[in-house]
Parts: sequence; structure tokens; C-alpha cells
Amino acid sequence: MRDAFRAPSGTHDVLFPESARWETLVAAFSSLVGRAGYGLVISPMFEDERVFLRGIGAGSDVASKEMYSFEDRGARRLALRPEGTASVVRAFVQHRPASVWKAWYVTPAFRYERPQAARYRQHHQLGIEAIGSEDPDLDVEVIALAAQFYRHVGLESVELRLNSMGCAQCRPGFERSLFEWLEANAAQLCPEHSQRWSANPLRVLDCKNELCLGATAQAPQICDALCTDCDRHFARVKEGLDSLRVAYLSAPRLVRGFDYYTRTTFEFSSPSLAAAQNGVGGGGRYDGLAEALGGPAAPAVGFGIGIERLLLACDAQDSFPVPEDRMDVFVIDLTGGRVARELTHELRNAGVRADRAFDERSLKAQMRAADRSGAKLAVIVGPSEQEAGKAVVRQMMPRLREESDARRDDAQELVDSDAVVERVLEMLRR
RNA sequence: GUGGUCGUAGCUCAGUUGGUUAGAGCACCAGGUUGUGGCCCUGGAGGUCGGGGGUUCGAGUCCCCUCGGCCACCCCA
Repeated sequence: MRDAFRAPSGTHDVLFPESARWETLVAAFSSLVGRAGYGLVISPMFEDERVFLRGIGAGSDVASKEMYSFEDRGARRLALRPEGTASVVRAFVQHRPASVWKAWYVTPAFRYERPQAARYRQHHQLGIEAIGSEDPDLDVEVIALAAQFYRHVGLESVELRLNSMGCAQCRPGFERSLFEWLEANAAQLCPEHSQRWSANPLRVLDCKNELCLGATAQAPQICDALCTDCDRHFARVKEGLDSLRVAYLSAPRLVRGFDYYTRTTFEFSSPSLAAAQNGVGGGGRYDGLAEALGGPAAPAVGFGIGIERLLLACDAQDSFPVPEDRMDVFVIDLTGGRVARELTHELRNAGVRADRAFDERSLKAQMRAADRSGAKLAVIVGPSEQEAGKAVVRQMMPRLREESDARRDDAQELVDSDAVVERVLEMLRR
């Protein structure tokens, strides 16, 4: 086995029954955002590399050192998507649908980084984007939908942190004053940031190190630097959240990793996960992105949720369990397999979940398989039933949890083979 | 990219100061029950001890290299 292949580093397989959780998760998301008018967008998993470089910013960590970039056979520079938003906005820019355009997606996202707990080279995200309006109520709708989804999967305690990053009018001035402050006070920062802060000054605000936290308490804050329009917008977002009773924490230091964010930004974190990976989702407004990708001015807002992180948080709170997956009927054939082949086919045709054993195994082995399948009924056909044109329909008792020696319940009956499907349907109905 | 840590059966792990054909539990398969699942009993299959090199009469055990997993930092979901 030593030379058996394995999944590439940082990737993982989701096998059943775990994958059934993913199915129900996506279905629940689709239903929630569908009710709010969001439609599914399926776009290519890779794009012209510049879509991401211009979107999330060539200087950001994700773009500068984590992109899965490659050249195809036609010498085009392409990249696997590192996040969901840029692709959706590229699709908007290309097709110019009527706005407000409300889209949702579920997609893998690729980032080349060293794998660790809850951090993958391929992870998966669910998200929505609402493109074509700067109405603060749209921010409120987007955030409220995310909050509703967390509640739906049983995460009662996720924390929402909220900030405004300003706009093209007010942000540059703030960045300048922050830069000046850092030049004067770098010595007080944590060892990491006292050396290298100039690449992305905003990051320093988000540092969790105590030295940085203490020092930057005196640093300029974005919320004091917002222009009148941004200030008003932010206030109306908060009012809207209040009116919907969506709880949030003002987080003046919150800085997200992508350059495209303007005005509203937010993150959701789960207190039941370790701090290094407790971010279960986030998003914000990106009023300049459509233009940056060559399209019309189209203010927009959206969020993304990491599926792996979300499920991890659910595990920590024993919520959103793997759904039960049981067969209805298991067909046991001791006469060579023809009955099993034809009867499972007929049963499935009639809408019944039906399975069978292969390889002509013993009755005992087939009964064990029936038990494992969770089937409520077993249909048993041996030589004598076959000769009489009959079949045994047996009620399978559910596995008992503790009692070691379960009492046998021989609830089974002999049915004409023509009537098996009908009888099975009848028994399943009760 | 930097650092730490761990690699023995499908899974979880034992394996004495280096010493015969490397073990257990769970899972799997078969039989006990000549046609009835779970519980029980008996048996079976399954390992080049991650790989390579070295030390030694002898290496799962000691040394070196390498690959892989996990975790942390940076950053993120």
C-alpha cells in the first residue's frame, strides 16, 4: 500500500455519510436565499489571473503568495479561484443583467498555503452577492440572511463584528494619517509589525498581539475618518440591523484581507472554535469592483461562508448532525440473483429505496447486509418461495442501542410474488 | 515560506535496556444455527513497522537523509 495515491496535500475527500450533511447544508442555503430572490450562478473555477489580482488586490497575501496560477497551452495566464466574489462580479460585468442582481454560489476555493487545522488548499464556500445598489438596506438584507443561516444550522452563538472601511473619498486620507502614526510609533508594536507594517498598514489594526492592541488603541480610527456619506451609510446599516434584531459588535479595527472592500465590512466567528480558525464567514460592500473589472459602476455587497469551518463549529456544538440515511427494502435472493435484480429494479421504479447483496452470499451474510443498510423491510426469496411463486416480506427490527440480546421478532409474512411491490408499498406507508 | 511534532493492520493503539515466525480492540469475512440480521462463541484474512541508507552477530526499537500526516506562525474560510 505504500505507493497508493492519496489526495494532494491540503485537500480532503468528503465521503458519505458525512457528504449527506453537505447536501442538506447546500439545500438549506439554496432555499433560504432563494426565498429572498437570489439565484444560483455557476461560473468557471478558473479565470484570467487578472480578475483576481485586480479584485482582491495584487498586494494582498492571497493574491501575492497563495494563488494557484498557471499558464494554459495557449499561453494564457489563468488562476484557480481563491474566493467567490470576483468571479461572480466578472460574470455580472460580462452579461450586464438588470440590477439589482442577486446571485448565490457554492464553490471550491483554492489557496496555496501550508495546511493546518481547518485550513485547506481547497476549501468550499457558500455565498451571495447583491450587485447594483448602494442602499444600506441591501447590506442589512445580506447580513441578516447570513445570520439567519447560522441560526438555521444551530449555531446560536456566532459573533458578528461590523466595521466600515470608508470609500474612495475618505479612505486615502485615513490611510495617510495611519501611515504617519505608524512611522512615529512603530517601536511600540509587536516584534512582527514593528519591522514590517508598510506593506499593508491596515493589517496592524487587526493584529491580535497584546503589544499591537495596546499601542494601536491610540492610533487613528477609520470610524472617525469617514466622510459624511459613508458615516450616514454606516449608521443606516446599524439601524437596519437593530430593527431586525440582528446582534453585532462594532469592530473599528476589523480589516479584511481583500482590497476590494469599501464601506460595510463584517465577519462572523464562532466562539466554540479555536481563535486561529474561528472565522466562519464574512463579507462586505465592494462598490468599486465591477468598474475595476471593466464594467459599469455597480455598487454591491455580499458574503461568503466556509463550509468546512461551519461544519466544524456545528460539531463543536453538536448541531446539524449527519442526516439518517436508510434503505426502505433490502432484497435477499438465494436462487442465483435474478429475483434480486428484477425486484430491486421494480421497487426503485415504484419510488422505493431498495438495495440488495451481490456475489451470491449466504443467507446470513445477506441478512447482515440488510441490517446494515437500515432497511425497514427485507424481501426474502429462496428456492422454496420461488417454486411456490411467493416471497417472504420481513419486518426488520431497528438495532437496539444497549440490550445485547435482542428478542427475536419474527414478524414476517408470505406474499405472492406478483403482489410483493404492492404489499411493500402498503407496509412502508404505515 | 519558517518552526514544532508524529509515522506499527482499514481505524484506535501496545510493542520491555536492540533479541525467535510483530500483537490487541474495533471493523471485515467464514462457521457455530443443514433458511433468517443485531448479542455471544470459534476461526480466518489483512503489515516489505512511511521510504532509503548506516551502526550491529541481530533494528519496529539507535543514527543520518528523505517523504508524508498533524499542529503553530504569517494570512485567511
